Formats: sequence, structure tokens, C-alpha cells
Amino acid sequence: MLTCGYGETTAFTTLPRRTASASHGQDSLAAHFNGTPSRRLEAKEHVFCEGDTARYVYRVESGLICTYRMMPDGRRQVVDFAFPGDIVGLGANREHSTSAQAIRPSRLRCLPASTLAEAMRGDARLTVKLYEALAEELRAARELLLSVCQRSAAERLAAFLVALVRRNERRDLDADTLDLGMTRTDIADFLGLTIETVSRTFTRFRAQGLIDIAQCTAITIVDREGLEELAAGGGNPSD
Amino acid sequence: MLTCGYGETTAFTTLPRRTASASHGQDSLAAHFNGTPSRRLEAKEHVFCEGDTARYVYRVESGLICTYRMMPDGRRQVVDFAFPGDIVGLGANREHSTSAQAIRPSRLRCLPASTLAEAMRGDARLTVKLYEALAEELRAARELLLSVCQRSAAERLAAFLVALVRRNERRDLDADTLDLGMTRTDIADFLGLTIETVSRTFTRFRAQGLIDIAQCTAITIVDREGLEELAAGGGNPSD
DNA sequence: CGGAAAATTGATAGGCGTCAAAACTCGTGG
DNA sequence: CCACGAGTTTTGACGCCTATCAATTTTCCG
Repeated sequence: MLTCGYGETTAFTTLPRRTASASHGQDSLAAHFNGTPSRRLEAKEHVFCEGDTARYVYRVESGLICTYRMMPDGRRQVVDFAFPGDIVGLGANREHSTSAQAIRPSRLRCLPASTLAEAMRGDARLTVKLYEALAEELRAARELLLSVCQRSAAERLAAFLVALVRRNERRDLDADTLDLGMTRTDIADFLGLTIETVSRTFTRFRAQGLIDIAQCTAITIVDREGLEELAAGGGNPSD
Repeated sequence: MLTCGYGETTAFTTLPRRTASASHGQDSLAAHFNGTPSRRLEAKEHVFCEGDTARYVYRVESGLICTYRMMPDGRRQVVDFAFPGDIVGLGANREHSTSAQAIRPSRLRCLPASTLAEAMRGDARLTVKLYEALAEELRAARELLLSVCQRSAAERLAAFLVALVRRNERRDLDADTLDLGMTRTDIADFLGLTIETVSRTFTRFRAQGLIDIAQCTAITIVDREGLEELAAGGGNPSD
């Protein structure tokens, strides 16, 4: 809405918007990542953990990173998925307030926080860019909050899929062929559901002719409009 | 954790932390609000609405402001309660991404966004302060996400009350006497519950000797430890 | 091919939402 | 000062959605 022309407000614009925010701040941000050391991560390896000193800001070059927060008793809330081009680790004043973990083998570019801080002192416009990028993340986080807390399981999953489709579109990929690349657990922890509910909802979507499931992580969109309607709250049109 | 010495991570540190963030950025922010025009609002009057052009940033002088987002079908997610001293309207690039409404009669100081933007251009340290304040809001939003999505109704409400108690403490008010000043609807929309569930949970808390309810909005904390334990997830110790 | 991890499917139960009605609060006016 | 009425809160009954527990099937690698 702020930086790009998507007319919808269907929630889980989380993913599209995050990317938008990236491209928003990237004009001047991107340059700062050029030539920085890169780091390879295996699947399940951590980029950083909650409480770690924030030494770097990262840009995802390839792979898939998820950021999350844990409760003492083990419950987990996935806060974000970061795809290639996205920035990870912004907004950590001193310590990271989330953990970040590679879901599949990934490559990151690492920009030292000190370098960034120095650049911020010298370049007010860069700081404003970062401020705006952060504002965008805040907006996305609140949208996720709205979505996850106020929607049924089917609505959440539909919105999630729709967000991925739109992300594909913007990257000129085949929009209707999704490679999730993440486990049911990741999705469940993102949407505030259990893996069983996610799995059942996938199955129901297939039965309803909304999607097709080749393998667990390879999904084809069959009825995109149906999904979008569901995502918009069309499941129970009460008014 | 970042800026103040509270050792706990019990969630719904939302409120305490937000204030912490305010005081964090306020050293240099506060000065900018001095002498700005003030505005009085009646209960239920809006400060701004989602989509409005972001003309001002506000500091709450008195009263209580809540910010929220709506879904097309009317479901509402309260994102934040802003108490005196808190800043409202930060992070809006161009339009507000949330609505803000006075819950009770309130008074605000209004800092024009253009003035702030100008100050940011001239004062890099201010921009960094704002960046950090926003980072704190982001952290709080994610904490709220974790809390609301992963916790039972009792845990959510307990965490909410504990957060208010801690807020009172920091202001040297009587910590155990809460004047909520908001309706059950506001609380429900904040915690992702219905008013009936909120009401029932309050009643159960009273029956369990955790709290005492004089009037709907006047609550006394009886067993603070019990509440804190509940808030931390002590309701169902599964491990 | 074999074993571990992940996903699916089923049965069950419980928590919370929904609908509905009663009780309470509070401001207004007789 | 009391009565009234709208709005809010409380309480109850009921049902559905989703979590939980458990078993099976599929997927993924070594």
C-alpha cells in the first residue's frame, strides 16, 4: 500500500510487504551488502539466537530463513519467513529479540552492525530508509497479529498460500506452483495452529478442489479465486 | 531487557516495554513535544483512522488511547494501549496503518510529521532514537503475537493484568489496585478473545482468589504470584 | 533397502465462540 | 431523590473448531 500497488488488504500480505519493504530500503541498503562476507548455513542451523549480541544484519542470498520466538514451555511462534532478497536482523538494539534459523541450506551476506551504525551516523537518508524498513516490518507484524488472532484455520492457511502466490508473481515465477520449502511444523508455528490441523486443512483444500498436492512441499494452486475469497473471510459471510 | 531492568520475559511486557521504549527515545523526543499544540478528545473519539494521511505524531498527556486494525467483516484487533507518556503514530510512512481511538477523555500533544521529518534530517541521533523506539514497538508486537497465539484465555488475561501491575509499579502508583479504564470489548479485542470469555475468566480469577473485582473496571490484585505463574504458562505444566 | 523424520489420518475431548437472557452500571430526566 | 432506559457486564446452555493422543503411511537420506 505504501510502496507498491497491491490493492488488496487480505492479510498475510506479510510476505509480499516484507519484500516490498526490502526493495523499499534496498536502493540504498543493497549497496551496503555488496562485498560483505557471505556465510553458508545447513538446514536447521541457526543464524542467531534470541539474546545473542546483534553483531550483524543479514541479507538472504539463497535459501529460506525463519525467525521465531519461544515460550519457556517450548511453544514456538514463527514471526517471519525471509526469502532471498529479504533482510534479517534489523531492529535489534543490542541483543536479538528473536532467533533465526535456516530452514533449508542457505547463503547470507553479513553486514556488521558496527559498519551499519557508522553508516547511519554519516548518512541520514540511510537511517531514514532503515526507519521506514522497520516501520514496514512493524506493519507486517501487526497484520500477522490481526490475521492469526482473528481468523479460522482455513482462513489462515488460505491467506498464507495467497501471500506466497503473490510473492511468486512479483518475482515473475510461475505463480501457481508453490515450493513451500518448509515443514508443516514451521507453517503451524507461523499460523498458530498444530501440524495436524495444517495437514487436515491442506487435505480439505485438495478435496474442495482448491489446490493440488504433488509432494508435501510442492503445491499447485487450482482455484485461486476460491482461496482468495476464503482468505478474505468468505468462509462465513456473516454480514 | 534492553533498556530497563525487568528480569522477566513473561509476555505482555508489551505495556511495560512500550513505555520503556518511550523513555528510551524520550530523552531527545520529549523536547520535540514541548510547546506543540495539544488536542482534547472525548471518549470514543478517533485520533486518526487507518488510511489517513499521517500528519502528526502524538504524545499522550492524559487519558487512554487504543490503536487497532479492522478486518473487512468487522473483527477488530487492538494492537496497543497508549498511556500518558507513550507515543502514538510512529512509523507511519505516509498513511496510518492503524486507527487510534480515545477510550476515555484524553489530551494529546501533536507534533507535525513534517517538523519531525525535518528534525530527522538535521539530527541523525534523533533518527536513531526513533529507529530504536520503533524497534522496540516491533519487539512488543511480536511478543504480543507470541502471547496471543500460543496461550490459553487464562494465560492471556493473567499476563495482561501482570503487565498492568508492573506498569503501575514503575509509575510509583499503588501496584495492586488497577483501574483498567477500558471495556471488556477492548480487552477482548486485544487478547483475541470474546467479551464473554474475558468476563468468565475474570470471574474465575475471583473465585480462585487471584483478584477482587469492585466494579467492572476496578480490580484489586490479591494473589500476584499466582497470576504471574499463570502468565508464565504455569496453568498446564506439561514438562 | 532400511530406518528415522515428517506427514497423514482417525478418534476423542475440551476450550472457546455463539446465542440468549438476566443483572448491573450509569447518566438523564421527571 | 427516585425512576427509567440504554449500554455494559455477567451468567447459562450448547455446539463447533481445533488440540490432543495415537496409529499408520509417506518421504527422505544414508
